[in-house]
Amino acid sequence: MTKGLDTREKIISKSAELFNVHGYHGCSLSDIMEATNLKKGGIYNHFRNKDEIAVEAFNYSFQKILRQFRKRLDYDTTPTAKLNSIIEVYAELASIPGMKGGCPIFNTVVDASNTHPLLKQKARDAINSLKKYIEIKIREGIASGEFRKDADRNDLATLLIITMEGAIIMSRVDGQSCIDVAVKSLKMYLKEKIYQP
Amino acid sequence: MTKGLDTREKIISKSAELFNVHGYHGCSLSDIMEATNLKKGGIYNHFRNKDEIAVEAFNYSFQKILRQFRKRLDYDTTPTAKLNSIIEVYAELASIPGMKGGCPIFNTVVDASNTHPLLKQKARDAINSLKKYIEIKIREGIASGEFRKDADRNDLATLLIITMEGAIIMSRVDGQSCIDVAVKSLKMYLKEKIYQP
DNA sequence: CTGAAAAAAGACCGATCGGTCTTTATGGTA
DNA sequence: TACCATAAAGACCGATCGGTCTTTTTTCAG
Repeated sequence: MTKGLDTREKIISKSAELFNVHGYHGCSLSDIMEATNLKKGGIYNHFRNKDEIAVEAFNYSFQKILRQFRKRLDYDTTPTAKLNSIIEVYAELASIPGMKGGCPIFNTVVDASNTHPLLKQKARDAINSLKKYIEIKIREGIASGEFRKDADRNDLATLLIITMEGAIIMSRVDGQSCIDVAVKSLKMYLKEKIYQP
Repeated sequence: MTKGLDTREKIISKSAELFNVHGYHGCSLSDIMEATNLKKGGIYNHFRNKDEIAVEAFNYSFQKILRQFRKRLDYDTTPTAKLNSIIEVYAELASIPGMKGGCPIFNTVVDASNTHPLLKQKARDAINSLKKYIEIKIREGIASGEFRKDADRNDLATLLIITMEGAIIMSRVDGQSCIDVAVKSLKMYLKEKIYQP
């Protein structure tokens, strides 16, 4: 009875990888058919159209990212450790299985924000969720006294996201070193601007 | 006698816009035909195939970006002013005519780095050129005594690029504010880490 | 004004696109 | 074991894709 759901899951996960590497327009149904070892009938038995697959694939990827963050931050006991973990999970994003091609969120922004309103909204929501998630950790650090009272949650969360995302994209053509620069810079920023002296 | 070149130029500039907004795979020859008011014969009289158009369009966009930097930095007399201008030109990139869709360099990385080796190499070269360009300005600042001797050229140039590029992409779904955050953060970084105390 | 070369048009091509529909295979249940 | 719902296959569709080739138009030099 779980057979159908397994197939559906396989289609989503494989498609998520394909979309992340080749983009929405650069990935055809034939590609998905090949990756899943299914024929068209097997795929359209579970989805109405390619758009629906893309949306589900995006949800899947985003949840996977969130899971990565949560998994790591569960082991952290202090806001300081949590912020550090956020940076490190980000730095390793492209290395985790099925995330080849970088961060699906920003990839989707570039790939679909002018051609696919629904995916654009999804990407916007994902970014804002992630930002909120980070902002909460900052708030906790302020509340606990670990972080300065004047730390700007919005600025820091934004800066963290754009720096890491920019680095991840650049790393696609320029290697790991730019990610290291991003990590180093952000950690210094935390030390000098956020952590209580 | 310049007629043919004008047409060629028009095809390139219009295609550059289209590719930057919709991506390589998201922009068809029909789109280019419509944007240029030409039929297929008129276009293929100047180019062998779509790839060739894409490469020329990328070159065109990149030169346009470089021109923006040079134009602005020509008015600056000090390395300090030049670094500031680099940040500001970057911040206004998406607002200049024909640059809708953000920075063509990073867009190309996301759009084509896994499907189009030649464009990937072009994007890599562009990033490294831009980085070298920034590094030279830093070197001049160090030489003139305006910047600290221990300023790391590679780190700063990389950080500037990834921060601004990340912000430009995020601004596509989240508005101008993230660019403001990037600018503010980078200027503070310069003040505290680069400029001679 | 004419003729040749350059430029653009437009008909045409096979392949592939996303998507539909009918048929077959499968797997759990009564 | 027979049945039925679900799942998957695979034939089929019109549209569009990138690209070719022939024809017409435009341009400019002699």
